[in-house]
Amino acid sequence: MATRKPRPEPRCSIHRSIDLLGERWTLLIVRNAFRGQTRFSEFRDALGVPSDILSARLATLTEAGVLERRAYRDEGSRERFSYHLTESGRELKLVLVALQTWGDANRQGAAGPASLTRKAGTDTPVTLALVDPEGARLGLDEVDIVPGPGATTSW
Amino acid sequence: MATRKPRPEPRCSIHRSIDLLGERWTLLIVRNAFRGQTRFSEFRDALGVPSDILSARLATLTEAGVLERRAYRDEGSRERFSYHLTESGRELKLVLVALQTWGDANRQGAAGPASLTRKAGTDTPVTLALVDPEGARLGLDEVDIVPGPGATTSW
DNA sequence: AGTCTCAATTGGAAATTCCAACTCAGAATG
DNA sequence: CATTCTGAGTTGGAATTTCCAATTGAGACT
Repeated sequence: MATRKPRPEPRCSIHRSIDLLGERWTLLIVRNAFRGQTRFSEFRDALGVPSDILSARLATLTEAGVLERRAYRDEGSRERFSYHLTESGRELKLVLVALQTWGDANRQGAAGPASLTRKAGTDTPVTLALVDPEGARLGLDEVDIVPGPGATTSW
Repeated sequence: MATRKPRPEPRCSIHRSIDLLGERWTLLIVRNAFRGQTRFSEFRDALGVPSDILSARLATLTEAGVLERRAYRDEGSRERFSYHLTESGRELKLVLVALQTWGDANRQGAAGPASLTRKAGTDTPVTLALVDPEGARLGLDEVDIVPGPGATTSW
C-alpha cells in the first residue's frame, strides 16, 4: 500500500494550531508549565508521560516558540535544562481556560474541577467572554466564525 | 512486553476535555459543523478525513453529546443521518475561537487567516477576553489557574 | 432480479505511542 | 585517573492509532 499522501498545509489558524497542539501530551505539558513545572523530571513525574515522548514534545514546543529552554545547574550536578513558557506560550492560557470552561460544563468529574480560574492573588472567579470593540459582552449565538482572507472554496 | 498500563481517569477538566477532543480530526469535525456542514459526505469531502475515522469520530461525538444525529431522506435515496451541534457542541465555540486567536497571533499562514470572528451579520470584529464578575476585562497576567475541589497532590 | 449509490467496514501497511531497559556523559569521590 | 552515581535521552520492540484502497451491504429505483 502507498505511503501516506501528503496533505496541503492548512490555511485556517484553528487547523494550524491543532496541528501543533493536537499531538498527544502537548497541551498537557503546556498546562503543567502554567502550574509552574519547568524541569523534565517534573513534567515526567506529574504527567506520567513516557520519556521519549516528553523529550520529543519539549523539543517541538521549544522549536515552535511556545517554550524556551534554559540551562540550570544544581550543586553537585551537571548542567541541565528547564523549560519556560514564552510570550507565545503564555498566550495559550486562553485556550486552556476555554477547554476548562467547556470541560467544567460538559465533562465534569465526580470530585468537581481540579482547577479553577481566578483573578491573580484573589478568590474572584474569572470567565471567558466574547466581546466587541466597545467591550460589550456577546453571547455565543451573537458571534459567527466567517471566511477570512486566507479562505478559498475550502477553508 | 506488557500491554498498556491503564491510567487513572483525569480529574482536571482540561485533561478530560482533551481526552475527548484530542483525537485526530475531532476538533476539525466540530469546526466544520460550525461552518454548517452536517452530512457524512460533507465532512469527508471538506476535510479529506478517511471514512473509517470519520465514522468513528461522528459516533464518539454523538455519544459524548457534542453532536446529535438526525435522520434525513433525499428523494430517491434511503434514509441517512446528518450530524448537528448540540448545546454542548455549540459551547465549543469558545475553544475554537481561542485556538483561532492563538493561531492568528502565532501560527499565521502566508495568506492570512482563513477564518475570522465577527458579530453575527456584521463586520464587527469580536475577541475573547477574560472578565471578572463585574465585566471588567483582565489581562492574561492578571489571571491564574489554581487548584480546585477535585485537586489532590496531583491535579 | 438487477443496478446504483454511499455509509460503513475490512485488511493490511504506515505512523505514532508506549514500555522497559539501556546508554551516555558530566560531576563527585577516592 | 579510575570508578561510581545519576538522570535526560535513546533504543528496540510491542501495542495502538491512523490511513489507504478496496469492498461490502442494504435501501431505493427500474
